[in-house]
Amino acid sequence: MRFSKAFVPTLKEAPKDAVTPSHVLLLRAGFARMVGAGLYEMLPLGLRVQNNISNIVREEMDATGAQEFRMPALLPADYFKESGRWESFGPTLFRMKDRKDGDYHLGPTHEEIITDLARREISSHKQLPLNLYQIQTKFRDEPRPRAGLLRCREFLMKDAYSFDVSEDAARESYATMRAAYQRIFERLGLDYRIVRADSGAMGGSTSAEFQVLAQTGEDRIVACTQCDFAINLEADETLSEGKPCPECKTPLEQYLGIEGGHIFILGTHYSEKMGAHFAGTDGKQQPLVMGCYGIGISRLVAAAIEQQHDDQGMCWPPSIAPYQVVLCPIGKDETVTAKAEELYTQLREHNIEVLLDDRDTRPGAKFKDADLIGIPHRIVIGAKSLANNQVEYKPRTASEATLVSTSDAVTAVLK
RNA sequence: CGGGGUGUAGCACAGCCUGGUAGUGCGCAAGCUUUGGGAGCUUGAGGUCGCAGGUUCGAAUCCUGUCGCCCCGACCA
Repeated sequence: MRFSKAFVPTLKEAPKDAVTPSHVLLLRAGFARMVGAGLYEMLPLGLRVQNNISNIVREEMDATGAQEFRMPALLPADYFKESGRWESFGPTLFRMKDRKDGDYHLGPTHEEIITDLARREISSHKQLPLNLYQIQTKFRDEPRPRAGLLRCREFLMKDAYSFDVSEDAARESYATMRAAYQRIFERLGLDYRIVRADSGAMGGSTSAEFQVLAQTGEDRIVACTQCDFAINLEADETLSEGKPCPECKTPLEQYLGIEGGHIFILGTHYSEKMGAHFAGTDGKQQPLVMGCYGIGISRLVAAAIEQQHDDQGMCWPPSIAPYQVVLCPIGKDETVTAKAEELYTQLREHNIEVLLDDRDTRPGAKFKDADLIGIPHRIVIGAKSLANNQVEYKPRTASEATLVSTSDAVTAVLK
């Protein structure tokens, strides 16, 4: 992509309403704009990151045998009325009427809808286990949307639902999802902890949160530095920083986290309430045993920024960066322009996503924007070094650039 | 939903107390000069001062109401 043609409206000053680092940077770097409280436009760079996250999630879900599908976001009220959540969800549910005065709502989560699908379509143990997932916009009329993309009223979520013949089988499905989530969060390049949590209103028996560690996290968690133990302090208020780990006695450390994912075994809560049964090997009807697994995709865009930024801007992990490399030709020297175009072509031939800063602007502005946007690799092409057949290479998080020969520029990025 | 803020150009703000022609910086456009960490000068475009009432000869400014947005708290599968 040529920067001169890209819609990347960067700002020197942050709009005053933005306070949280990710919110400020999303606006300043031209990744997102606000439409209303908890409602954002994802501009091209923001959407590229969000799509990168979605794709990693999709690949790892598919690898477990889960299948992508899609439920409507606009839903008749019948299903939530049947489960009781039409009442219990309260004002958080976006409600509306259709032209025939029927009750409808926008989907905040889809347990009821998929349980209805399951009771219609699953009749035998031979169809199990089954795991279906979707990546879809969810709607919740939060009492207080806040911090940009961290808590929105409309947000992108991956939600998966598993169906099994028994509690034991459900635990296996849960373990599979847990392992898949670990691969997902590893690939996203985020520092995270798997945390025991209060299973809350879902009524589940087993659950874990995937917490992205960040200074601005809303959740207080303590974790062991030696073993895997970690817990949300919401779930156990007797623990705190410095107390011995319940499993290995090492002093616990406290972190702040942003909930990026949550996995549950639901059991037969919804299947019993809604009559989702199947015939077991003995021919007798029994309720499906369910699990559900969420990842807040749009929230992870913000969480990644919260965790990985500095005073100059974003610092994207390469796996989700909007572009891998930014090329900054300096000055109008023809050899510089020609070399920049050559590298631009070369990098793209290696399937590397490149942003060529071909704008007619001073070097300082290019560097500031490159840092702000957080592209992992920067190559500066200047007349002086080019005379020695060299360009400057600098990873976003490095303090100094190094000179590399023009022929090594592509490999510097690749490694 | 309680508490606290805040709405004036795309962004950040001043003006309001003490009513009298709508201001500044950044950004944007054009021109000249510049060119390695957000350049300088000149000229220019851009506003129903959140909205609705009221007071007044006259309201961004005073009064009443209302809406939006932000922060803290409560809430948050």
